[in-house]
Amino acid sequence: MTTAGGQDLHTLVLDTLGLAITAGEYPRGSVLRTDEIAQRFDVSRSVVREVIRVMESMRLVESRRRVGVTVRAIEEWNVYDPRVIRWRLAGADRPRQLRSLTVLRSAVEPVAAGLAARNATPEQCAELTECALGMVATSRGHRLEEYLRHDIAFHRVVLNASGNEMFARLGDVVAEILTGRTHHQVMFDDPDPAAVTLHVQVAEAVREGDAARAEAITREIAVGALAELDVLAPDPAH
Amino acid sequence: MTTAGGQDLHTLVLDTLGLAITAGEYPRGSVLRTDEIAQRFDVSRSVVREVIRVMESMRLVESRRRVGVTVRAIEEWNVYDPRVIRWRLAGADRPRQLRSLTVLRSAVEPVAAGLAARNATPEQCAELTECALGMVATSRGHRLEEYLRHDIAFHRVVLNASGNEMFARLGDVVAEILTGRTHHQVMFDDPDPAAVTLHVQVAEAVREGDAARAEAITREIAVGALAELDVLAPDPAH
DNA sequence: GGGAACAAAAAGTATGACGTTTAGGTCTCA
DNA sequence: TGAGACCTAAACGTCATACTTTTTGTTCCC
Repeated sequence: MTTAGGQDLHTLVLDTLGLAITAGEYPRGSVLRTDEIAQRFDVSRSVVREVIRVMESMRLVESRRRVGVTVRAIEEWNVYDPRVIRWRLAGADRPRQLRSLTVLRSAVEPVAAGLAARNATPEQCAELTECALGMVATSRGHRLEEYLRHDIAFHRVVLNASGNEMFARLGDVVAEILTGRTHHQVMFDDPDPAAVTLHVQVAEAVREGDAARAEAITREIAVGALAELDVLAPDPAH
Repeated sequence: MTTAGGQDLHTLVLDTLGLAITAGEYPRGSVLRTDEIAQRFDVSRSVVREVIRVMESMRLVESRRRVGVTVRAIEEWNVYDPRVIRWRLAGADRPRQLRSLTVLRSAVEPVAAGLAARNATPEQCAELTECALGMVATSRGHRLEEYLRHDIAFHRVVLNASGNEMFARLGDVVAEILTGRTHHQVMFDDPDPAAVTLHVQVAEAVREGDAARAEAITREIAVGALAELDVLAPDPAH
């Protein structure tokens, strides 16, 4: 059993159990007992109870008297919880999760870019241009890690500049996706030059306040990301 | 002080504190002490600790030794947590929250409708048509409550039929928004006939597998929702 | 066979003790 | 005077234990 490291006992137990549950190690309806968990991890019931309460708030499990802690159906999980996302991306569910999130991205980012074109501050425009230039500068010569950093920063700025807090909070999700793409997939060569150009153009459109163009070009980026995913991890539904 | 009702002590304390914090009653950086809370609610420290842990997992607060439990900046909150959404919709933050969520809807639902046209099962198509017909049937004669029920069901089916779990999980959010619109705004008259027609057309497009049309029409619905919001609660940023 | 009383199981709550971290004051020494 | 080492106390973190409450399954009686 892989045991996630943690600063304190609470985090340790939570990460281990969360990882196991999201990985499907305990199928829906499985029953855990607090005493058992306490024994297994050699921690007090207090710690276990707090962990259970948190997992309950993520809707991963449901605690009922006289029956124990039962694992909920996946449809009930709070799939937007950053921890749940992280666990699923780290486990067997990774491909499925990556697809869901990329589709979400493809819906959100174009709209966010359009809003950014309307709402971005001069500072944000400058930052965006800087990110785009950084991407250009590192797009050749196998500097994938540096490129990734600029890519993440770029999308984060767009989401923040949209002025919508729900969009802004997806910055971490996008970062996860991009990181995953760079690290978990075969990427011997440099990033797609067309994609780099599109990013530069989005920065332009935002700077010029051209919402329609910013949205349209971002939609192209999204389409590219989806296509890439289809090549590397075909949708099982088709 | 308004104190939310709860099945057990944990829920009671959590709801009360969560509501207070999201309402801005404790500004960023405020410090709570577990002992104080225990006294104030007359509950044991165990209960308070579990509540704190859950609020910590929502990133509403941060607990540090020798300091206490400090309220985080709003930018750090897990704004996708259903409880956080509910609290904010119930409190002073309502207008702002409603706008964020509606914008999110406007980004997500069109894409979801497009996917639904591709992935919906015959049962889901039937259900969708039924909802649309229900909306038509209750669109006149001040039957707002019935209309609302069908409206919610309609959007839920679309989100589910998209086959994307991230979209599906937004069903509750949409339900909240629609309910809020019906209950918290002046609605003497019947719903907009044009909107009703659009819903019928979306059902059609999905049934026929016409993804582009389903997406386009849903986008129209979204535009309408945003416009409505602009009239009733103008964006303070402009 | 059905329903009511009962017993046990497991979570929920309360309490007290101790460990651990750390902000913040104090003291020393250059 | 000021900078750094040291100490103290405050608040959370963890543990152990006892007790309460709810719920389920069983048994017993009609």
